[in-house]
Amino acid sequence: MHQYESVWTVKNSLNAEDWAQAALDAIAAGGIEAVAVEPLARKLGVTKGSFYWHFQNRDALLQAALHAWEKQETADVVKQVGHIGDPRQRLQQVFRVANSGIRNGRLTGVFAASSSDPRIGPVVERVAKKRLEFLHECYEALGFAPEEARRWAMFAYATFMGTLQLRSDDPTALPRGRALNEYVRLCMDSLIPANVETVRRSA
Amino acid sequence: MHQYESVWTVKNSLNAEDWAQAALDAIAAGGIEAVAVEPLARKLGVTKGSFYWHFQNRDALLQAALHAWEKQETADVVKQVGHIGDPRQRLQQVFRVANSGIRNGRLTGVFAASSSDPRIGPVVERVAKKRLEFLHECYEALGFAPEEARRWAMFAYATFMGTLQLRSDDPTALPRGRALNEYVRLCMDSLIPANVETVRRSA
DNA sequence: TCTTTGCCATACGCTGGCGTATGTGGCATG
DNA sequence: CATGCCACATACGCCAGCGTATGGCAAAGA
Repeated sequence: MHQYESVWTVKNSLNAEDWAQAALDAIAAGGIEAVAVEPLARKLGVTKGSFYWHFQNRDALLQAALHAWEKQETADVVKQVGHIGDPRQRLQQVFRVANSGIRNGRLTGVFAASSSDPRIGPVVERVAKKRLEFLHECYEALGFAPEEARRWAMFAYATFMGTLQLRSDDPTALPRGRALNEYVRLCMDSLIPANVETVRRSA
Repeated sequence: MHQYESVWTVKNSLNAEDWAQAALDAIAAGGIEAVAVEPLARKLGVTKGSFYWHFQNRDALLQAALHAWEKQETADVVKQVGHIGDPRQRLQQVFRVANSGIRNGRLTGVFAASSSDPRIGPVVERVAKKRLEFLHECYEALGFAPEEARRWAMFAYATFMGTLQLRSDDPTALPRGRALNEYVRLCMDSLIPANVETVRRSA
C-alpha cells in the first residue's frame, strides 16, 4: 500500500503537506496571491495535474496552509517555552524566539495584512487570542490582577509584533549582536517590572 | 483653460490624484493585488479608457499611490504634532494619532507585508526611517544620549505599530473608552520614563 | 501475467485583467 | 459656427491562471 520510506530514501512523490508547506513558503515570499497552482507546481517540479490529485481547488490549498500555520504556530511556542517555569524567563524566551524565525515573522505580517479576507481573519484572530492568553498567564503568574495582566499582555504582544515588523520595515534599523541584546534588554526591563507590587501600588 | 470649480459644483471628471486615492482605498481593503485597473474603474463609475488617459499603465498607478501615501504619511504627522513642544506630550499625541486612522493603519500593515516587492520596500524603509528619526528626536529632547535614544525610539516604534497590528489581528482584544485609555496610559508610562536620570544611572 | 491503484502529464475551454487603437460627445476658443 | 482638445467609451487581441477530462506509467497486489 505504502511505498517503503525512510530517512535515507529520497522522496520522489509529493503529498498534501508538501504542497501546504510550499504554499506557506510562497506566502512568506510573495503574499497570498502567490498561492497560485501552476507557479507552485513549476517550483515543485511537477504540473498541476499533481495538484488536483491532492486538492479539490486552490482554495483548499489556502485552507490547508492556514491550518498548518495555525497548528505549528501554537505548537512551536509551547514546545520552545512550555518547559520554562519562571514567567520572567518565559517572556524573555518568547521574545527571542519571536525574533529568530524570519519566515514565521513574514507569515504573521502577511496574514495580519490579509485579515480582511474572510478565510484568513478568523485564523489570525484565533492565533492572536492564543498568544494573548499565553502572555496573560505569564503576567498573572507575575502577580498581576487579571485586568492589569490583560493590559500588560497587550503591551507585550504589541512590542513583540512591532519589533518583527520593524525588522522587515527597515532591516538596517535593528542592530545585531551586542547592540541587539541591549535593545532586547531595554524592552524586557520595561515589559517585566522588577517589582510588581511597586507598579500595582502606583496604579 | 480650467473648468470652473468651487466647493459647490459637483466634480464630474477625475484626475490622477483621484485614481491614486482610490487605489489606496483598494489597497487598504484588499491588498496590493486589489490595484486592478478595470475593477477600480468600475468602482469609480468609469471605464479603463479613463485610466489610460491619466496613467501609462498599472505600475504607474501603484507608484503614484505609494508616493501619495509617503507624502501624506510624513506630512500628517508633522501637521498633527509638529506644534507640540513638550516631547512627552508629542509622544503621547503620536500614539493617539497612530491609533485613530483605521485606513492608515491598514495601509501600513499591507505595505509592510509587501516590503519584499522592490517597488514597495524602499518606500516603506524611507517612511520607517522618518518615523524612527522623529521618535529619536523626541527621546533626545527628553535627555537621552543618542545610542539610548535609538533604542527607545525602536521600542516606541514597535509598540505603536504592534498596537496597530493588534487592532486588526483581534479587534475584540483592544477595548474602547476608559479601558483603552488605561492601556494607552500603561504604554506611555513605560515608554516615557518619568525620571530620565534614574534610567540612565541604572544602565 | 493481469489488474488495480496511486501519482502525475497533457490538452482543452474558460475567465479576468492588461494594454492598445480608435471612436465620440461636450466644452472652450477663435 | 467651425475647430480643437479633453476626458472619456468601445472594441479588440493577448496572456496567465483556474478547473476538467483524459491518458500514461510504475509499483503493488492477486
